[in-house]
Amino acid sequence: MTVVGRRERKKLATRAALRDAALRLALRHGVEHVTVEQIAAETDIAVRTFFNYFSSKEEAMVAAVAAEADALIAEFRARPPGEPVLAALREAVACVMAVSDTEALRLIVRAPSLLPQRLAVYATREKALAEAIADRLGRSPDDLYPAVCAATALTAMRVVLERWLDQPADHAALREQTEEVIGLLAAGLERRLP
Amino acid sequence: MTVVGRRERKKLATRAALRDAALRLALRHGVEHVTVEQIAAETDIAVRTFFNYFSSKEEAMVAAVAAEADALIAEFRARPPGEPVLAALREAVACVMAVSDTEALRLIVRAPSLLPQRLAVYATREKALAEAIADRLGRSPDDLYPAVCAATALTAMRVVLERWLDQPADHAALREQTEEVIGLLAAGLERRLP
DNA sequence: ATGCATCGATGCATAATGTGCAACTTGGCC
DNA sequence: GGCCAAGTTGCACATTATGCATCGATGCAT
Repeated sequence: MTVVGRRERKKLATRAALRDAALRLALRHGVEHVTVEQIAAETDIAVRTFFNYFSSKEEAMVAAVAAEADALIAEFRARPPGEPVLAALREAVACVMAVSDTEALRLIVRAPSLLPQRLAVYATREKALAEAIADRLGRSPDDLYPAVCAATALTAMRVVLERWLDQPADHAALREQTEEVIGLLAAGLERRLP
Repeated sequence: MTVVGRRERKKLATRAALRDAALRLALRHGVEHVTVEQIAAETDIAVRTFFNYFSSKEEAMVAAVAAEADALIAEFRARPPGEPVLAALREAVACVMAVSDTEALRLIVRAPSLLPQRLAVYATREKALAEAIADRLGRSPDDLYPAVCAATALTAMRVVLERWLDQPADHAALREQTEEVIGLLAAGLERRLP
């Protein structure tokens, strides 16, 4: 797990620095007005090198979201094996969001130009989550159930997150709404209690 | 509903011609190797005019799925009012997919570079579907339930579609898998029958 | 430590993407 | 016909993105 050599540590650091610089500039000037040249200059890195780390400005900006998604999956895998899938997901979400930078997240989620890349991030993590779910259930990752479960649960939590970010930050409310939606998925959309 | 003047008819025609040309060239040379210049030339339209219709090459290529998504929502709204939401969605999907161009769809879905834009299309249609669901249920479009229902159902059908496109085209199988997934959402992910 | 092999950083060239702007053309309407 | 609105086009320009060659830093075996 630990990074071994100086080389890899530097790479990680450079990547993080570029991501942070991108977010910092976006917060200051607005997502639309940040250029790769600015990000590279802020990090004191050649523009060409930026593109060795990220294939676009958008990818750098949603890297924070990608990291959170990875953390979510790691948390999910760390949950006790006996726990039901949706309960484990609920707890993993709560755990990750507790340490999330709401300001940056709101910036990313609200920027229309970042929507495609952000959704692409979720979609790629969807596969990893499906595998984790399959592992937990002792099923094949090629089964339909883990794939649908992963995709719909991630989507449901995305919807909750987007709505929550439109309100003043209140982590108790987020927890509550997450539980509500997970409950909805667990019990079935047909019996619409809420 | 009908297009009134020659102006609007021409605009519609130009848009369709650009979209078709983009897909035709993508089928012939591969998505990655098509340029806006080629698409414009194929349609005998100035490059600048292309950007009056689509903000990117990717947007033109996924315009076909955007049209299908619009058709899906129209079908959903046309279903009998008494029908349950998920049943109406299932039927709407079957109806739209029956007339779908599988070859083009497979091309679009399999192209990694089109993933972000394609997902963005689904996300924008998600809102429209949520409104349609809210209308059907006599609820507010701001409620959580219609939003989650629209988002998760669309996502589930995306997963089914993506998996189905990896197999030889068999519309009976698509119908079957759609029913299975809709049933899963309706009954709840917790009781995992399949 | 020293030399070597590998990997990353960088500059350069170049293709391609997008957008603002102004001139020109066409369609709709009286 | 003739006017006004809307669409098309060319041009200039900033930006994005990638291939390629080179240089320097790192890691490793001896």
